[in-house]
Amino acid sequence: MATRKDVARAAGVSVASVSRAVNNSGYVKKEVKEHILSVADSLGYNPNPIALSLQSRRTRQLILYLNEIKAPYNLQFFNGATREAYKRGYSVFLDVHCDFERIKGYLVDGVLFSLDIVAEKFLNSVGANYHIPVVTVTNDASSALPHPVHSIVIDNPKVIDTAVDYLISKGHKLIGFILPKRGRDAEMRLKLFKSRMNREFKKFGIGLSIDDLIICAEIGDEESGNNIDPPLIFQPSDEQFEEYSSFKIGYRAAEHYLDSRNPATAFLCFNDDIGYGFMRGIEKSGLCVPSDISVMGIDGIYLREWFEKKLTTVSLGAENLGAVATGALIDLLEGKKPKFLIWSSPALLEGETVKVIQKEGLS
Amino acid sequence: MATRKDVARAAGVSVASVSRAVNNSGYVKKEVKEHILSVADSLGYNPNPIALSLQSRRTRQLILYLNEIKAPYNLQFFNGATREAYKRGYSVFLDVHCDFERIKGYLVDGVLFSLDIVAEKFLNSVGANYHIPVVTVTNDASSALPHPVHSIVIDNPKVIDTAVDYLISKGHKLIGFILPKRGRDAEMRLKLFKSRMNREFKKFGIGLSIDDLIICAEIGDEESGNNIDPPLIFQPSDEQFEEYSSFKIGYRAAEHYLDSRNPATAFLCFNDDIGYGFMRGIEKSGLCVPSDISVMGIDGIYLREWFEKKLTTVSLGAENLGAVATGALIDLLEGKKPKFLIWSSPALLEGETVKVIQKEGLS
DNA sequence: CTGAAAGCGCTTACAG
DNA sequence: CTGAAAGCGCTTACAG
Repeated sequence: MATRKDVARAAGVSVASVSRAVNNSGYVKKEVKEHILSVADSLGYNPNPIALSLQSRRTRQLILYLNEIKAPYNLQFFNGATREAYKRGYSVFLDVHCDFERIKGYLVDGVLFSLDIVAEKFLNSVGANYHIPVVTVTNDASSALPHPVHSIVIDNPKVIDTAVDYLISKGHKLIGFILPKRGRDAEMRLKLFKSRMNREFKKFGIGLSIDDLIICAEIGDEESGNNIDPPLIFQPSDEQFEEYSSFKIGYRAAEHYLDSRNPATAFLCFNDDIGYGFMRGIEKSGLCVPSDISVMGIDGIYLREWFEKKLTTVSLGAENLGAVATGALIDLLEGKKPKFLIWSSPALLEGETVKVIQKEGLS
Repeated sequence: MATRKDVARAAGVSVASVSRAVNNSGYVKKEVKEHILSVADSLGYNPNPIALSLQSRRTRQLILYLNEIKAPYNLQFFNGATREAYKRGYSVFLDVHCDFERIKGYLVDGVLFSLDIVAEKFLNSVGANYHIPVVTVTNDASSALPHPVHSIVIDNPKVIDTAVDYLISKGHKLIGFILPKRGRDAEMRLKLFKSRMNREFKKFGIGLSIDDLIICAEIGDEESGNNIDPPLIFQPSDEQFEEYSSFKIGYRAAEHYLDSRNPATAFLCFNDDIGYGFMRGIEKSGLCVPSDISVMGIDGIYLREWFEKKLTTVSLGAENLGAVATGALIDLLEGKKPKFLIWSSPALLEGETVKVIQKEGLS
């Protein structure tokens, strides 16, 4: 590889002039510049990006920590992040190992999280003493991260309302909620759901407790006593949980449902993965979605297009969210003030999994 | 950020000693070393990875060029690549934009391709004058890349034989093949399939031409005259092809099938994505897989677990393949001789999409 | 307009 | 065992 020294020698000028010619900066006589450039070209010279980085103290590389890449939502987030980074001359690289200690050796200018539990884990460990700009997406505006970081808040009240509004507009009153057993995010959405449904139950004069319509599931909760909690963040060593996914939680939820007398006519699921898992479990028993039970998700995963039945869902626009988070981080790095704070564009995507109920058909 | 100079000053030693202490190299008196390390620690000192890279002239970063990340096969390949890289202290970052010119500014030691058409495009453009170690996976041992690179060859004859053996063992004789209209890889598999089936047809005494059992499809081939070929490699600007996928090719193939009098009892599909797209299209018409028609894929994508019906397929072990390719590239970078040349471990994965045919039921 | 020099943060022979 | 010096490949004031 030719260096600027080789070019300088071959062109009979100083290295400083080569720099100026190549960077199109400062003064250098037109003819000299052209000569330098042609020499550089004939030598196949490329400025060494590492040296440039050392000089400028930035690499234009970002890291996105993700707990699970096969989750469609995460993949879409990454896709959006990549796209925005590309536009602005950055690269984002993905880390699913979440071995945070390694960041000290990484050539990155900033850190992205798509989930605040991962961000929190980082900030409570390595991030406590290793300071680097961080942007995270959070489900909860009130969640207090250990260090002040720029966060983009998903407007969950609006998400829940959008979903419930839709189900009600289709005649559903007994609406259930399916969520994983653990996770602050899940609890937060559940809380919003319950407070909304309490109001509806009063309005409709329904005497049931909302709690009777909730299904909480977790992988491995079938063998009582043998309740292993899968880690929320996977390490490469977590071999036994390699196939862990929300999908399986949904499947398990269907088993709970079939064992119960849950009177819901429709279920809102914590996310689409759970929704599809639930549908799989339901249909295995011979029941049919939506004729026997309606299902709705949250996220808007791209796999909807691949499955045999499109899930009705509230899209969070994961790709755009990834792009916006990345844009905010780059703004931060470049000294601009990031624009977005609240991510408030849940969009209802109609599918084939919600039945229209006749008003008089309700008990 | 503290630098080694700060540490040297605070510890009252030279920068050289700090280096030796931190790197555990060369001689430095035990007490001095401990003192230096404790000072470094209290200052929160971390060696600057960019400076280290400039010194060592390597970044331990690899790039994987992929034409489409949402394709499950690619995602699995990436996953495996990441895992192997992690083990060996490298990172691999993903580039789906394939804007090869940018590589000159990237901080990478080597390049990975999961597909030789992408590798070829690289080697014919930027890669022609920009020399950097390259490893690619190829479907064709005889494919001559413009520059000698280390390639890992998928044993396609064995893949095709494994699939055909299986279908024949289930009583199928009239076996068709579904492939995209374009692509050297597809043609190569088709050729292998045809030569194998020709032998079988002779053995069975079947007088048909194999060609009558082949379905070639492409997105957009429904409106005759309006035949836009989607690019094989997507650029960020290819907005109209954003949702392009093999899946849709399979769907289109089903439409062709339904319009035809194709006598096949089973189809081997170029890959699983096409297989699932084909099933979707078939089932939409009211036909049923496998009772009306059997379908088999190639790849072994992880989404098999998510779909309502598990596709019978020949797994290529994409994750392991990604790991092996990455291992080979790292070997190359570290001056070791890479081990693997032929990737020859297709594994039959039984699913629910191939029917067992009675021998007497055949025409 | 151009070049010599100092510097980005680190390493590693080379003297001592 | 330790430090001064040169070097990795580049940039950028500072003189001229």
